Amino acid sequence: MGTDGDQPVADRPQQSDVAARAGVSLATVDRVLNRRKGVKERTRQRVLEAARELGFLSETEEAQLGMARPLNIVVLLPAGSNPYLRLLGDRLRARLDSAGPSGPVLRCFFIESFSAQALAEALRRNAGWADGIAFFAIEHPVVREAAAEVAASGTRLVSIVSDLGSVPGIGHVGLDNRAVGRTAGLLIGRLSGGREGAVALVAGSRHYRAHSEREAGFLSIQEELFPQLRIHGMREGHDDAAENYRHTLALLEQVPDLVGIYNVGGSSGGITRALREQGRQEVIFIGHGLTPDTRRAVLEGTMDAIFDQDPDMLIDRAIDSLSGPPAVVRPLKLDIYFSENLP
Amino acid sequence: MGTDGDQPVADRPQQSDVAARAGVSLATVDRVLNRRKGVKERTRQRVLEAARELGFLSETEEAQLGMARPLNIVVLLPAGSNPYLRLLGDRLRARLDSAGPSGPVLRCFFIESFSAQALAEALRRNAGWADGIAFFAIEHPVVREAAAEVAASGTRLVSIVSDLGSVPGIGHVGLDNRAVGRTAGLLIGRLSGGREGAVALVAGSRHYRAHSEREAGFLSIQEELFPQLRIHGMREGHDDAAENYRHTLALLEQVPDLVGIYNVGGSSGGITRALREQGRQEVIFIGHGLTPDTRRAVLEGTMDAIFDQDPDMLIDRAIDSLSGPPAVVRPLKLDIYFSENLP
DNA sequence: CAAATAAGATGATGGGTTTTGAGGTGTCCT
DNA sequence: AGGACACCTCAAAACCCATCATCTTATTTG
Repeated sequence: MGTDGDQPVADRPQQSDVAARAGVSLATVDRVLNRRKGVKERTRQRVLEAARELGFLSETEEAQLGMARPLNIVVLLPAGSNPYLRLLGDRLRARLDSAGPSGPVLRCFFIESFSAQALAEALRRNAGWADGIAFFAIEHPVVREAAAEVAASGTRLVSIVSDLGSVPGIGHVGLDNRAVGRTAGLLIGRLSGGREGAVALVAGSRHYRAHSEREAGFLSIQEELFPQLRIHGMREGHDDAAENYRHTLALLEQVPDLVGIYNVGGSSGGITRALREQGRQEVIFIGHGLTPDTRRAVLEGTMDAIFDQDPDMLIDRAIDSLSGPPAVVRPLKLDIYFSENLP
Repeated sequence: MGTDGDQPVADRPQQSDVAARAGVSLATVDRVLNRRKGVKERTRQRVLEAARELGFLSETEEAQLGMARPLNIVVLLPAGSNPYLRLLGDRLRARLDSAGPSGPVLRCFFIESFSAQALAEALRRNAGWADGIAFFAIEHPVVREAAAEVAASGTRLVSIVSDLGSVPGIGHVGLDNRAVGRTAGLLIGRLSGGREGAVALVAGSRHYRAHSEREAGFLSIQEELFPQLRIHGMREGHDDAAENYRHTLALLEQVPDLVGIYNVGGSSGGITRALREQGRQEVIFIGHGLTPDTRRAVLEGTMDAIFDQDPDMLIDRAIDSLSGPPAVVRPLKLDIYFSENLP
């Protein structure tokens, strides 16, 4: 026996080792491992953690035991009537339902629109409580400050759709909005077939970088490629249908040679309504967000194209970003819908 | 014995090696390998795992011992120079590398293009051997017959990109090609800005339903919305760049008032080359497949839009379809790229 | 506000069962 | 002979499961 000296067979760990490492009794380890009830979630995690560190469990078992405690994710969206955002909320709920109990828990709160204060406050309020927060960023020092603070405190953050400039430790999931704006400009220019006239740029809100970037991209390509079109800036519609409606009516009256409209923000419903009512469907109109109203508008010919980012993709990527390590994230893909390729 | 002095020759591993690696005794290894009872599932897996790592077992033995064997998937693509298909092949390889050993094993074979016989034969040859086959379908009775047979024999089948009509038990992953054709028609019509003239439809190959469907969609919308454009059918280019080049040169000569081209199939390189050489970049050109050559063509303005289906998405969905139960599959999303939204 | 109470979480323990390790025997093959 | 291994036995170890006591924590009540 003594001959070969008992090869250092890494004695595999016992439940007692796990118990010791987790600082609990065998009984508790047993309860956890056999899925008996009567264990507080915290101790459960301690035990599971210890078990993993000791290599007591195989990967599959870890998964079965729900090692990865479901992430607690909070999503902060601007309140208001914007249909895309409502759709996003719906998809969040759907995703929550469809994913099993092991999936992340998603909670969605609607924040007073365009209020940096309210957003900053919401960020702070949910920090600590949530594992991660995905938020539609308003670019404002107050928000940036709150975000940096929350990120530093350990809560993971990711901005969605609209980002926050570069704040360290905060991810972003969204389109390349400058390219989006340029694409919109290209399409309007091309669809206008060389006509001269005015193109209106509907600014959603300059509080959102996404909007500013789209705007910048749009302006740059117009200047570059379509000098025959002059830009007619329109006041911010604040993603509100009624406001957009009024502005569009005014626009149609003031600018007789209007060729196209690009709505940088949401709530295109007001614009389509105005175009429809004034019988100006020939005006080229591109807007954002594939929703029932834009869908209808494209089908009836009032809108010419919808630019969209798939909400499900957005949610997936946001969750990934909040779950895993900070990875390099490529911008989302821009989906372009015309009347013929609506899903 | 004394001859070679027992150097650590890469001797076939012994049960004792497996035992050591798994951290269990010989008795337990014996129990697992000889399917005796009294082994906890967890340790069983440990032993099996160790055995595999040491290459102790043959494939058949592993299977018999109930190890979760990764799916064996074969992908059959048309041979030829079509860049999109080559890209697809690359992505398959990438996917194979990135997925761990537990992921499905993907093998890709290139079948003589447009040969129904060759495809049918390949289907039969791989049936039984593979768990599932994804194939670019040629519509032909011979293929349909082979597919039905193979599907009946238990091998799962899914057609990709181009389908096979309705053969029971065969899934499909691809675009809604009629809608795609209509979208192409809409875009060319809209981009032509009401000009009169001819639009050329480049038929890839009528062997592919995908191509016929795109063609049908394109024709239907042209007739419906753009009567000022007359369709000028072009002979099948068989997805071959050289052939497409010759055809396009002839086309440009024959049809002086050419307004647009829609290439239903692949290998748009020949067409862009002809357009470029003849200085006819103003001709509106839409083709399929985001590849380095189409990318370049769009950037330099020879192509106006690329219609694409994301290869990775395609692969994912095909694998899903071959792995899980036959689910309802929505058509893939059509990606449309202009010069400004290239990824 | 403090005490009382209830509900939950953890530890301790023990009996019964399963799993495992150690070793023996016999076979096959070199 | 001797290695590799199949097959078996037996006892120790590890584990499952139920029960009960102890301790914590939140809630109700006086």
